[in-house]
Amino acid sequence: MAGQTPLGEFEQLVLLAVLQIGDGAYGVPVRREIERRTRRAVSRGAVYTTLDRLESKGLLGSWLGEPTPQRSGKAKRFYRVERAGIKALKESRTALRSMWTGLETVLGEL
Amino acid sequence: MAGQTPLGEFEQLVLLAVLQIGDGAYGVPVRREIERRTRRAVSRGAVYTTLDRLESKGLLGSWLGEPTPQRSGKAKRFYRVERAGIKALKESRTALRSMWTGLETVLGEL
DNA sequence: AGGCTAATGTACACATTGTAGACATTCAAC
DNA sequence: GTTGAATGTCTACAATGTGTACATTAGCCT
Repeated sequence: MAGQTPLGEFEQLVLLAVLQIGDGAYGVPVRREIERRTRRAVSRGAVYTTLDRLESKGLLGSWLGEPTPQRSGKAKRFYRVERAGIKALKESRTALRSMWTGLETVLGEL
Repeated sequence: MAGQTPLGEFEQLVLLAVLQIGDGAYGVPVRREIERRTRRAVSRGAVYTTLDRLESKGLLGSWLGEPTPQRSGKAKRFYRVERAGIKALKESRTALRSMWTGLETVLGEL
């Protein structure tokens, strides 16, 4: 019915973080962005693994940064969200929105 | 940082469906509500399994319906969302919202 | 009666996601 | 040249997502 498999919860956060960062989105800042905005602890492994998986699914694209990076052993791998990624994000948001419709008020009372 | 483990994507949909339905929320209508609002196919198993897990986590409470159900071999099991469930839902929404902040317009252009 | 179907659940099995921790590499600072 | 910071990769395991098959009882046909 919808586009392939729906995005997982954390996958959404990672895609959104990459969008928020824009140019220069790579592992470290992605992690920081998620922790900063959601106030929740995120391990490095979780971020890298998810970035990888999203790329395999074609929702993210990546490329290596400078061949001679200043402060790291590994060259940074930068990411950007692909069309399919945007689409998936929108679908997730739409689905969640329709489910929430009308509940905001009810929840206030509980 | 946040309350325990975050809600999975489908878990959110199920909790929201139970809220939307209010009284009389049990497997079948929960499934219908999700399919109707999200336009996505959902198997019965997915729904029941998730309802179970959410109950184990204390996010949902349940009880059996009439001992002499009209059109079914099994008595219906009704559900309601517990406080913890509401809390978890709100946290998920808050997290997603902060991640989305400012992106709506950007996405329009892509 | 005997059998078929619908409405519900339950029980499993398995694929996909979520997450943490250990290990590796290189530069900069001491 | 030892140590620490910045980055990634690899790997293992827990939690979530999903589908399929099986079970139960009422009502309907014939």
